[in-house]
Amino acid sequence: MYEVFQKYMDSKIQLCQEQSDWIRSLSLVRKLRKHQFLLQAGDVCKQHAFVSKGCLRSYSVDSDGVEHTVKFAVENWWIGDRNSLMTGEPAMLNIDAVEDSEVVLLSTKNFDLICQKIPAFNDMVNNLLQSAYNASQNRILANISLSAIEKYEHFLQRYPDLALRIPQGMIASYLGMSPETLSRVRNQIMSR
Amino acid sequence: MYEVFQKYMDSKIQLCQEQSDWIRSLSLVRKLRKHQFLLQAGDVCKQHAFVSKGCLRSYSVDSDGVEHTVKFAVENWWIGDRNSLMTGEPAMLNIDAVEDSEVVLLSTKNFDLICQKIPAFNDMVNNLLQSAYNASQNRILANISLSAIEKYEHFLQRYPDLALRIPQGMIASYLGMSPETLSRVRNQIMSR
DNA sequence: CGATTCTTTGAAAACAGTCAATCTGTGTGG
DNA sequence: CCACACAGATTGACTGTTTTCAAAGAATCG
Repeated sequence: MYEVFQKYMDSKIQLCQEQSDWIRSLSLVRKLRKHQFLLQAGDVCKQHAFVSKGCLRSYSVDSDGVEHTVKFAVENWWIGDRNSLMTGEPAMLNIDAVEDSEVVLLSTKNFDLICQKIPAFNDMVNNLLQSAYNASQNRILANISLSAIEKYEHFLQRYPDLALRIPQGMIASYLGMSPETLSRVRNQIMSR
Repeated sequence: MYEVFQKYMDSKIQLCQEQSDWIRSLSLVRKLRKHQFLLQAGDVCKQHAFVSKGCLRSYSVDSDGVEHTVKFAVENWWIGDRNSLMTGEPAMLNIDAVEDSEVVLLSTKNFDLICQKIPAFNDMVNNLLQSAYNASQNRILANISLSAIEKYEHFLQRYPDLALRIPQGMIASYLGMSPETLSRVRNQIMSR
């Protein structure tokens, strides 16, 4: 399933054969079973993961054992604990597979190396970061300004595909509400 | 007050005199009175602003006329509507001065030019973006997992300085609660 | 000082969370 | 292939938190 990553790269930047091969040689493809961890809180996150198939999520677990979903990543998304990646400190997030999945892994070292050697790759990464930051700001705005029902509608609008493949409980934890509240919100939307 | 910006740059990257002078020649210093707009929703955001003195905020106004604060920026922070900057579309955010302030402005065009000509500057910008993104993720986590009182304590811990200089109502709108709730939360914290 | 804006406080209403029970669908092992 | 167990989703009753509205009390600015 490396082809998915290949295709993704080709759609974003122009690479000569040599560069493509080089990146491929630094990459690692890994299959993940549903529920399998890619990263556990406490460990240091040492790789960037590109999702070529399936769906992963990152989340933290609070002192009451409740999970709070920070992010979902389906095909063609990147995921990792950027805090841990950047600082080298233990991750506070868990990352696991929502479905049977497949990822392309690049170690921090190799990732940075590629950024350094291939400016186009570096630009791509920074564009991604830019977009991710914008999306993040939008999510914050939604979080501080919308009611439960509006949050869910906003989510549906933004990620109609995710709503279909991700268990409701996880969506609730992403939106910052209890599973029961989300259930009632959906009910409310249906009956009108 | 350009010196503040100069000092900031010197602390982050190494520039030769020529480069420093060049950047200065592309910069614009502007004073802002309290409440004065730097950007109004509907206009296109065409400049990056570095705060050399005072405090600005970005916020959106919802259909009920309620303000929701996306970000505060005090000395040595950057602010702008990145969405509008990137796409060239009209801004959805307002940016105005919380106190009498002073900013160093760089037009998108010049900013991009500097990024292009001075790799160190580009790296600095990307590091900033990285940090901003991380902070943003942390804020989201706080938003979806904490109660009103915990959110305020979290804010105090993170930005003890801001709590002192920014009106409570604005902090409430940043935290996603009503001014009344914040007032009661503070009361609760005092009395223990 | 007087006017305006910001903050506090109180009471009632709306909203979301919790707990417990039931329902649904899925997958497993007999 | 069925029966059962299990996890996820729904529902109801209740509790607790947050919002809303209104009024009074500070603080700030001209």
